[in-house]
Amino acid sequence: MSIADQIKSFAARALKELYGLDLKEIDLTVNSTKPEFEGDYTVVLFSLVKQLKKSPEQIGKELGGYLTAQHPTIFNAYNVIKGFLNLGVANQYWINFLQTNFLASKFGVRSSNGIKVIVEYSSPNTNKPLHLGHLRNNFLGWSVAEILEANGCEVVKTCVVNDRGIHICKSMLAWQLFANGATPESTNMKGDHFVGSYYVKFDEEYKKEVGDLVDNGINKEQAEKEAPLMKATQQMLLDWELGKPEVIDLWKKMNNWVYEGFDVTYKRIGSDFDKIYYESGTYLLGKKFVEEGLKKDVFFKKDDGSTWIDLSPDGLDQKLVLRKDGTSVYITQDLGLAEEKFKDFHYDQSIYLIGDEQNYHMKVLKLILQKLDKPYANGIYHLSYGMVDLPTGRMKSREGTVVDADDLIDEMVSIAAQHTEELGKVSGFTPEELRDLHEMIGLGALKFFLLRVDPKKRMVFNPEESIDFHGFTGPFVQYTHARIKSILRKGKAEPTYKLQPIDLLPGEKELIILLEQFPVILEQAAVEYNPSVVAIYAFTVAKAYNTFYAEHSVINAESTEKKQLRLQLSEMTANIISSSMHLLGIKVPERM
RNA sequence: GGCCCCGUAGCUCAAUUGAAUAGAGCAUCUGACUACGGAUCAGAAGGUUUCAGGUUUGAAUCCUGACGGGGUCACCA
Repeated sequence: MSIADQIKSFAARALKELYGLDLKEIDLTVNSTKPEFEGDYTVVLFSLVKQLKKSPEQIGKELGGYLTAQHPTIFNAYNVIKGFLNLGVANQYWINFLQTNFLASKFGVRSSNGIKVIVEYSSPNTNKPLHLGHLRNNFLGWSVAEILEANGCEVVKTCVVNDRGIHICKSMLAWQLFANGATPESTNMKGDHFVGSYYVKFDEEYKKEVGDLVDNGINKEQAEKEAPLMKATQQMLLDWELGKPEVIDLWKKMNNWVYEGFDVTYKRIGSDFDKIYYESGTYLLGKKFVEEGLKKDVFFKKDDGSTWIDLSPDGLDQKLVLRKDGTSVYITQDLGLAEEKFKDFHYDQSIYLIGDEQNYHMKVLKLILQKLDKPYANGIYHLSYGMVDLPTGRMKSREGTVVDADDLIDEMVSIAAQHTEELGKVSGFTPEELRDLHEMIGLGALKFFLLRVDPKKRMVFNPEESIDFHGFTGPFVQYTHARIKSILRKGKAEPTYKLQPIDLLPGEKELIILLEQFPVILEQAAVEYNPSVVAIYAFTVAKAYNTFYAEHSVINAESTEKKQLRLQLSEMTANIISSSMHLLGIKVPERM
């Protein structure tokens, strides 16, 4: 149990002993003590004043006195300031903690809790390459899965590939009309970029057609519908649904180009999936829900034959679930997919990593499944993340402001290479080792940048300024790890060395207190589905180590005792930095 | 327009979910390598938390209103 939790439970027990307060009624806040006050942890007393009808100072004195008397090996001092009881935790407690955990590579990781979670993330369209927004999604999804696993969940990672629909037909048609048989090989392009260029081409040509029609006096709305390219696209979608061989062949061919491109990117950024769903294989599954819903009177038919659900009692609108021609819409497909996933994995919880623009849609999805009494409905959780904006606002493909994922990664890696070369600390690296290191640092900077912000919030990326390598960044944490490893190459903590009671200096103690909090941080990150908690923590630990490092010598410590203590501290710090960064999908180097 | 979200230092982000003097990084300025890695450290400056009310011992946080920004209300996905 963490020291904070121990304090909470000791304090609760003490309050029962002293005042007969029921444990359940006690909702105590225990914080780290602010640096300007004496002590390590603080119990906030204000909430007790009413119940006990005593002044906070008096409660603090009685509680502090009781705790230090009852647990002299844990608490060695206390003081009361206003409504705060500041408790000093004994050095020996911290030293014991360090000694028992400094080599534990799995420190903080919990054993199985029997909860099965499926995390759907990434979920790209096959008509465009990945961009910066997809990167946020990928990094978040992977990291959340990892964090849940470290907290004892059994996690399945999935991806739903949006591989069919009108937008896919657009790039197919444009290729047919304008490519003259060009391929990714013949043009030396990455497959996803190649296909994406035809999607852009379609848009350009389509705009021209619409413009021409408007010039001929047709109103814009009609022109958009009547343009030959649009008509041809719709025909192609029909042909696809009918399974017309030449369309299917083209579709397979182009999608495979895209997958080849995606694979390269996924491999590079470390995204992986236990199961990939293809929309082409699942988009019809939702239809049987419609019958079921009608039977259960959850859905209703309108006169034109379309099927709807009325969610106005829940404060939402009426929502279409099946078109009058019997084809399904987006929400219907998602209903089917939810059931399919449940059949496949019998999850307790299903996390959808999807942008916040779909908040309404996901609310509807969950609500419909609840109304249909699906056993898995309550386990659905929309992990809604904010868009990555430019300083000028949203990225827009029309205006060509979309930040391409591959380009950005290349840029980050090349900046990393440049920095590494300038600093010149990596003599003896083979070319492969160097390349790996540049990837590690470049991607580390990028991932950390995207993960250090609360997922729910929109964030800003400025393409004019490259992502920093100093301060609150991935490379800073990686650097600290490399620095510690460098020290540990010069001296190793002896696992059997028994530390004697010694005083802890401020820099040492601060670091131990932080290290002790790792399990709490890990749990918080899981409860909130929030990797930024881990990122901020990793930075705080790295910063604390660097401060410690500047104040105290490890290798030339003033005594053997201190040297062992600091070696243990260094060892554990490196472990925790490495674990935290791993949870973010970021590797840490031995040297950089 | 209805519903939802957001507004914190010049910029990018925090604030243990209502607690002590609102914290970090970047940028700016000052200082620190013949001690273990300077991608570092120490320090300075930078705030009426958009505004106005309210609740509370206590509000960036909760409530009401205003202003500003975004999302969504498709037989698109």
